[in-house]
Amino acid sequence: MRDLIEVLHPILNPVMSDMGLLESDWKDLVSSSTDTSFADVAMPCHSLSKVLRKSPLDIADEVLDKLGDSTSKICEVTSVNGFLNFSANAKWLSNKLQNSLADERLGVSIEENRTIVIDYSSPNVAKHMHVGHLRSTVIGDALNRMLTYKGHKVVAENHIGDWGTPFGMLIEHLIDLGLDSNSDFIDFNSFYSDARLKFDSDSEFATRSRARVVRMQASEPGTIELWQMLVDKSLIHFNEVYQRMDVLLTNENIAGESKYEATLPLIVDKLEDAGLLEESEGAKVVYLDNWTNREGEPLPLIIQKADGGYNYATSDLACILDRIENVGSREFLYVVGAEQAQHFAMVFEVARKANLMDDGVKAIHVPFGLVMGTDGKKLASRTGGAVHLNDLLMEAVERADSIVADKNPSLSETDRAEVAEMLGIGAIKYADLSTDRNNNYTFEWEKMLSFDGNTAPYLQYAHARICSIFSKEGIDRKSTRQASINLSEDRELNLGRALIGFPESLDSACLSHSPHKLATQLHTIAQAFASFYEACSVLGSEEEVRESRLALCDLTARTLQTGLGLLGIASPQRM
RNA sequence: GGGUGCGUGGUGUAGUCUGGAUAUCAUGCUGGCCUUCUAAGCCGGUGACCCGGGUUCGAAUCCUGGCGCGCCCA
Repeated sequence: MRDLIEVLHPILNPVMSDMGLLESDWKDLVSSSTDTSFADVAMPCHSLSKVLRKSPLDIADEVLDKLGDSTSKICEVTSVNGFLNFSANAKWLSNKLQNSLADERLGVSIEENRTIVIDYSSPNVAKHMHVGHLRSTVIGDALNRMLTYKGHKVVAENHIGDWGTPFGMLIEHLIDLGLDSNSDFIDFNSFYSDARLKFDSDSEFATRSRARVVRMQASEPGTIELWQMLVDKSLIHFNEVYQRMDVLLTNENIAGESKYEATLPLIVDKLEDAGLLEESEGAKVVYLDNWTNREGEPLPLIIQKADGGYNYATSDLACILDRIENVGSREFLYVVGAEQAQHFAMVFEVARKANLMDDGVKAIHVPFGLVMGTDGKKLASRTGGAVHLNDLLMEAVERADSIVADKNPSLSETDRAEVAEMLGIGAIKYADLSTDRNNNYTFEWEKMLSFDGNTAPYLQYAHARICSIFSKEGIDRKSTRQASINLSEDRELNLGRALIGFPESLDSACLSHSPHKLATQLHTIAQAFASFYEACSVLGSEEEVRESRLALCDLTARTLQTGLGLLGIASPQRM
């Protein structure tokens, strides 16, 4: 209801100053009503009591009196218990919706363009993507879509794990298997763990592996070729998952650790120059105030290990430098689990101290909680291992398929497959995006695929119902865009209010990097629609009402489709 | 031990940044509603702010001290 607040400010201004109040006294008091049954916008007058030395009730009455009929075209105003209550009237709401109806962007404004880097997904080479990558990928992708829609240049970076000591053993293992000439038969199910097992039990293999790391770091062509083979094979796998998952990431977004490898010595130099580096047990580290370890000793951020190898922190710093100097961005979002909070806090602090970024640069860790199993522990497969993302996605689609087959047998095989894809993937994503990302959440098939409740299928169903209204009589959706909307029934007004909240919810979701704020609003809209749909006949109404309601339906469907789309979720026409 | 996040009806959640009225929504349970646009739905009932102190006219929200759970600490 920020639009209503905005139009009320200039109207209230002369009245309040007439009463001897400064803008700072009252402006922030005008806010969305906490209880929508009272009003859309409210102003509690209690705090003004001290300034004016009158009771809140008298103040509210006086303001009401002075407002006179100045708000009559906008809202009804009442004075209750020291609150001024403003309820938007039907005409004002209708006009607002009319504007949205004619707007391709549904009333969503475009912000001044910023270049925003979003770091998300980050799977490891030579391993299957697993459930541990789910949240980062889903949340990061939603933020990507949302911020892009707001007019920003979003640079998505997928920091795959493609470098470091494990690659020595992985390459040697590749050779041992005789797959160094043909990587088609690499099986990521066991590849990494087999290599690890051999490394731990076979000292000859371990020696070879260590030597291989050195050759890799020296960019020996033959070794790099084998390394590239593993990377390429992995990219095929990642892309397959991304495609199934319907996320935006492609090879264009790959920014593996190897990309920053060459600049790591430069980072060491810069930290040295800044006088931050110290020696500890042979390693080069930076000590920071306010961070201590278990024993209460200062906690270092390790930049270069005693053996000359580098840590994550170092490539994170190199990456920051790259973004400032090459990408040209001053806003970074790291969509990474909450367990990394301390790591990022330390890295950002060092980056600031070393002047890699100034205080104006926004480096923001966007943390999220764990995916839990129904046993209350971190989600794992039957054998205790990580659940493969591909398996999870396929199971979602299979389950959706059998539900759709059950509920709507009239759908053709191909239509059903398409719908099942949208429902299954949507269900997984929405379950993740519909609650505050800081919370852990429990992965429950029945719940996320249910048509009851705050779920993707419920929202998709609302969309599909609207589409069927139009297809029933072959009405062109676009034909409604010039219609005039006149709300009168309570449920129409409710739906109207919900729709008006869409741009605001998107903005607030973007600001706090919390997709659930958008999801919550979409659910409110879907609910308001279902209620409207039950009580207000669309096709069966008289000419003018019918036109207005068709327009309302079209706007609702477009808002749901757009909103779900910003969350990375598809909206089927029928289901 | 230190750090960090979380704690709201039986269950899951919104609201906490920026204090405001009778605390949101869903699910569950329960009672109604289909010869009419998809009942995969709608309408009603039921039921909650972890505990103690403080600040305030007013605290789920801010401060402070506990308790419980998760995560992190070469």
